Order: sequence, then structure tokens, then C-alpha cells
Amino acid sequence: MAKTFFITTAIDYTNAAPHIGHAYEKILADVIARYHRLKGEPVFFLTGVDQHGQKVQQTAQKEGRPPEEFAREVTQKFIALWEKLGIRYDGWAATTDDHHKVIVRKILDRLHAAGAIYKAEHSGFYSVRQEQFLTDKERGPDGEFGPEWGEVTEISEENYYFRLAPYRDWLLQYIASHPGYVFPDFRQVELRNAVERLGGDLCISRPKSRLSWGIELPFDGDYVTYVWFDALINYISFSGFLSDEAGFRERWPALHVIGKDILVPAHGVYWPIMLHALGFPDEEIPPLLVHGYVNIAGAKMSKSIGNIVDPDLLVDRHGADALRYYLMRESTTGQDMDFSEDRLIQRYNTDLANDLGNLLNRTLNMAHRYREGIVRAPAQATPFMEEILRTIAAWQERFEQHHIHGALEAAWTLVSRCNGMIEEKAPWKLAKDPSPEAAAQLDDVLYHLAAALRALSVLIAPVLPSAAAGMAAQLQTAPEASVNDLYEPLADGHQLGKPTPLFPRIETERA
RNA sequence: CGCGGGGUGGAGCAGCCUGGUAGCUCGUCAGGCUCAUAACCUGAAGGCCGCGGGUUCAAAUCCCGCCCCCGCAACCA
Repeated sequence: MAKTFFITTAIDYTNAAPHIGHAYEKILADVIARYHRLKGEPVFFLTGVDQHGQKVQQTAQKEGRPPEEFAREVTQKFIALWEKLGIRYDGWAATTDDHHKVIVRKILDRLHAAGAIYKAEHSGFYSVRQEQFLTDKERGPDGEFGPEWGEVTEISEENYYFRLAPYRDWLLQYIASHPGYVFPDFRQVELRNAVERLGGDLCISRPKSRLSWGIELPFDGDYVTYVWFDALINYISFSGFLSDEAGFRERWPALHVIGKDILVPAHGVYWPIMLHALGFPDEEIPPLLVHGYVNIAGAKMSKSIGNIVDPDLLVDRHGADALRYYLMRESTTGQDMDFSEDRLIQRYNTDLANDLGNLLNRTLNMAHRYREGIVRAPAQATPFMEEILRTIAAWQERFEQHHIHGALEAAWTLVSRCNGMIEEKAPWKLAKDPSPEAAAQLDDVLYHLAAALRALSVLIAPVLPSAAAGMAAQLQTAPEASVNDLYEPLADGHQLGKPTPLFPRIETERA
């Protein structure tokens, strides 16, 4: 049995509703997960929500509600959106889950006992209004803290710290000797440079007097853990670490899909060091797939600018497949992309409706009109059938490199070839020609088109799961076919189904 | 001072790691087709691949220098 392909996303912070960026990350991970399922591998896709922490507590307080209730409500929005977007995950990591709390406390105990955690006093400038310590970064140009911080006082406080410094050299060595650790490459360079400048240790506690919405430290009931320690551990607590060791061994390590903002320091520094300190060997340090941002008109999406795009609305307007396709086709994995609803519509209309959808439609139509929907296989393999196989190979190669856009482009090259072939062979003319040669040619064209469409229904499946199912239904081919099935030629005498528009065009105002 | 990213025909993007006909979508122009979701196909115009050097038989791609834009504070993928 093949080892399980384990993939995770960052768990989303439940202090506000999900936006297009959250959706992009989940779609990316879901597409990769589906690709691996398509190859016949067992897959474990873990995603979830980070529900603890100061912001959640504060936001809930503002609304005069308990943090549990607030977090639960926001969590529902995430779950509903993933459902709507067809995100098919196997594990749900909610950090308020009792199981998670138990594991976090076990890990804290273990690290504490090993001497990796110590208590120390810190003094500094504290903003009462924001309930946080301020650093020099928060100072204005005049060297003073601005009015947005309210009253700032100098206080000292004891906290627990996780040692990072002793592991710095190990991490540098690890990064240097594992060139594929972070994708894309330039992010690994960025990480290495950041680790070289690595300073102090990580504060992992907050006194309950300041923050009560968190997991209590097992060795000191006056404190809760600070968010990163809690959040990062979800990747192992929800995959069997310290509870289902056999299952955990089967899955770990994961591929972590994360945004560029949480590479340094969280996932690229804290997390590998935490795992290393817990005794994970180098081979079990999880690789990182770092994606870019979805920008709006060249600007970062932010609550303060007010340019947040609501994926829920987009799905209502254009459907999940349209959004999934647009985001995967128009972005280069790892780079930022610019979101535009017009482009989304354009991509849908041209690629999905005009090129692929119409190809399916015209093919089935002709097959029924001329041959009662039955295709006849040629006596031997043809150049076109080989071309289909080459397309699959190109598609797969690009998928392996996380170049989803390239994989889709490869698939659409085949779509174009099919539309071109129809034009060239003109089946409507062949159908009128009584000669046996014409009849044979017509059979060949229809067979080739059906075979290509069957392959395409599989190649689009990771990105367009529901459309893939729709295609398979119309083609009357196996609904959950795997990539490997495509190396078996479409059967002679295969009966095709009736056509129905797969991607109805989105009509725009401007005609 | 610094760490990254980006600069490719009118617009938006691939390609760069692993040098060798500059590719995709849209737009423009001219034809063709009628099976099809007013869809499809073909051809054309349009590029000093930011600028200047270098390496090489050969550079969008590798090296050096410079210019411009965007991130590297918070919310936050």
C-alpha cells in the first residue's frame, strides 16, 4: 500500500469571515489533494480553524459575547464556504477541540521536562488599549508611540519561553542540505536569510489576567499558551501524534500549504524547531508550499482599505467551478495574483464554455446525429491517441511541480487540437459522403474526440470536480476514473450519452 | 545599509532553475466553417523580453552594474 499523501492548509483565524485569500489557499490544497487521489494514492487532507487568542477574545468582547460562541459562529462560516467550494478534506482541525488541547498540553509538558521551555521576566512598554507589548517597530517617526495605542506604560511580566537559539545552527544546516524544503525556491532563500538573523527565543505564554481564551499551560495554571504553539501543533494533534501512532506514522510528514506571510517565522522557524526539539528526525520535517496573495487591482486586500472580496458572493454568482478554475488557471503557484471578476468571467466563457464545454457538446451531438452515439475504435493506436498520452504526461509533470496553471494549459492544448481537428476533418461533410473511406474517417474522428474528452474529464477533475463528473456522465465513462485508467484505450463500441451544456455562458451586460 | 518579488507585442500573464524557432488569454484586422453553448477554425498586424555591460557559436533565460514598481507594521492566506 502506498504511503498516504498528507496535505494541510494553514488553519484560519476565526476573528472575521473568510475572504478570497482564504479560499485560494484551500482550493490550491484541495486541487493538489484531488490530484493525488486521482493517481490512486491514499490522501489525508487536513484543514481547520484557529479559534483561540487575543483577537478572538477582543472581538467577541466588543460584541458582548463569550469567545466560544463567537468563534463557533465564525467557524460555521468557514465550514459553509468550504462546502460550497467543494473543498474535500479528511480531517478538521479546530483548536478548541478537547483532543487537541490534550495533545498540546502533553507536548508542552514534554518540552518543559526536556528543558526546552523556561520562565523569565520581561519588561517593556505595554498598551492597555491593545493589550499587547510594544516594540520599537511600533514607535512613530518621532520615537514616541502614537495615539492609536492609548495609554502606554512600562511594566514587567513573567512568561514562559521556548528556546530557539540552540537550534539555529541545526536549522541552517537543515535548510542548506534540503533544497526542496520550501517551494518556490526564492522563499527558501528568504527563509535562510531570516534564520541567519534569528534573535531571541519565542514567548509562548500569556498570563490569564490578560488573556483567558486559550489552552492552559499544564505546568502553570496562571497562564495559557500563546497562539503559535497552539496553532502549529494542529498538524500533528489531528493526524494521530501521541494518540494514534500507527496512523500518524502512515501519514507524517505533511505538505504544508501556507501563505507567504506565515513562512517567517512561524512555519519556517518555530515549527521545524519545535518538531526537532520533540525528537523528529530530519526526514520528518514537513516541506512547505508557500503561495502568494490574491491582490485587488494591484493592492493588498485589507480590512482597512475595504477592498475585501467575498468568495461566497462569487460562488453564488458564477459557481464554484468558475472560481476554482479562474484562481488555478490565472495564478502562478507561489506568486501573487491580481483578482478581477471580469477576468474570471472571461476565463469561464472562453476556456470552459466556448472551448471545452462547446467541444463536448458538438462532439456528442455529431456522434448521435451520425452514429447513434456509438464510437468505433481504430484497429491500432494512432498518432492522435499518442498525442493524448503525451498530454497526460505533460499535465502530470507540471502538476508534480505544483504548476497547476501549466497543467491546465497543457490540457487546453488538447482541447484546441480537438476543435481544430473537427474543422479540418469536417465530420458533417464526411457524413454526407457515401464512400467507405469517408465512413471510416468519420468513425476515427468521433472516436478520437471521445477519447480526448474522456481524458480531459479526468485531467480537469482536480480543479473542476463537479464539471468532471458532469462530463463523465455525458460521456458515460467511469465517474471516478484515475489517471492510470486513461492508459487503457476507450472501448470499441462505447456508447456516449446525450449532450447538455456543461458550462452555460455567463452573459454580461455589454453585448 | 538590508531581505525578497516584479518589470515580456494595446491589457493581463507564462517561459527564466535545466541557454538554442518568444508562448497563452483578451483586444484589433481579414478570411473560413455551419456539427455546436452567436460557439469553432485559419491567417495577419503588433515585441530593441526595463537599461547598460559581460560570458557563450548562441542570452528573455547565466554573471555584473544601474533604473522603476510592490511587499518585508497591524488585521491577514
